[in-house]
Amino acid sequence: MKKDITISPLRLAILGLVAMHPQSGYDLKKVFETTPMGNFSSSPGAIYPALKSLEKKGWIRGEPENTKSLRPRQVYSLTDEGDAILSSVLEKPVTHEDLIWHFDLVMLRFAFIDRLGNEQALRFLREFQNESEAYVRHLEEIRGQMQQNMSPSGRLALEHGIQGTRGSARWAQKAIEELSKLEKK
Amino acid sequence: MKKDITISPLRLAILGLVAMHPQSGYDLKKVFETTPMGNFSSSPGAIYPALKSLEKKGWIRGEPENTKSLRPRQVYSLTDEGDAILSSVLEKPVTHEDLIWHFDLVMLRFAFIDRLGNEQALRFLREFQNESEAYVRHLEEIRGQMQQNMSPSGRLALEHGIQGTRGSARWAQKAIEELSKLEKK
DNA sequence: AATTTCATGTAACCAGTTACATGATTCA
DNA sequence: TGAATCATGTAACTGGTTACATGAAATT
Repeated sequence: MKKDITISPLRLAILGLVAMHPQSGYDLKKVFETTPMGNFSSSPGAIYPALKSLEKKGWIRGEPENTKSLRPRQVYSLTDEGDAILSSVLEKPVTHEDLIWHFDLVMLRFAFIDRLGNEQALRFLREFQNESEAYVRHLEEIRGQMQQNMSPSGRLALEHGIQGTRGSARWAQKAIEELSKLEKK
Repeated sequence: MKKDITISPLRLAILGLVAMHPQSGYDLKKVFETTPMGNFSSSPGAIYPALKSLEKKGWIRGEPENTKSLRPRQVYSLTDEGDAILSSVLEKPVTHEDLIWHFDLVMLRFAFIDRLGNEQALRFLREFQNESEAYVRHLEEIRGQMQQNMSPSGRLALEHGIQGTRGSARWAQKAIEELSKLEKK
């Protein structure tokens, strides 16, 4: 029985980024500072300890680039074990709970998914679309029940959630079409 | 000079909910379990310590409902100080940083904003719309720059962010129209 | 009589924040 | 030569998680 791996957004981001190409903590920091990936922290106080702990787990390995320097730049790359872990995280089905409680983690998983190939990306998107549509229905039900005892802005905030989730479902549909087209070529 | 108050989503949710009407920790727990507000935690291990700490700060006050019981139900209500704090949090301008780093907190602020009146709600929505549109432009710029060195799914994930933010801006526009209509009546 | 729900709480743990520290290298 | 940037790290703190504990009241 495979152990269920839980991982924080920051750690998954690090894992995914070093999987694309080996890089240092500082490189990662820059990525977080300059791209939308930065939603998953940035501060050295988070990145360096995370690198240490991932290394301790044996998922990444850091090697000094310039041995003569006092504090040489550590370049981290994925180990075989890290590769397996990353794949198993990306392969996990997209559940209702993921969508509600860890949406950012879900999108992050998708951002790295193409290393598993197109079929996996499509599988992910289909699950994502299904769960999003189910969640929209659930939110609409709540809206129906609570309409009365909600303040105007409370109702509008709920409306934002409904429309946002609906948008996500539509995005998934479009993405599926796009990836299917690529497949055929 | 007014001190800049930072508050966690859970604490703001608690403050806003007891502001609507006094209630116990257990009542709050149920709200978190049964409404979309539940995004901001739920576990007793978070709620009860948060209540204690808010009480210690003097923002809420708990009073036992049934003094004869061994562990009487504590009903919390907002103090005058808590009322002032809540208002000052809701009055804060919607900044670019808020939008990027604390989006959930921003929506939560909006959900409770009508206690400040319609003009404040409209002010909030205008700021929200402006910042959202600016962020869309920023993301589009990034998309333009990175198009090449991004994987298909990475690009699609970015696309999700752009479309989601665009959706938020549109939502704000609609909400402004709706609240303006209410105003006139 | 047994189970569920009401109701509050604690303890160990984890991950991230802010702020600070260190020192090398590159650039103006 | 002074400033900015490269590069890595630590310490104190905060706030949340899971899991557990307690016991009354209501329901089946």
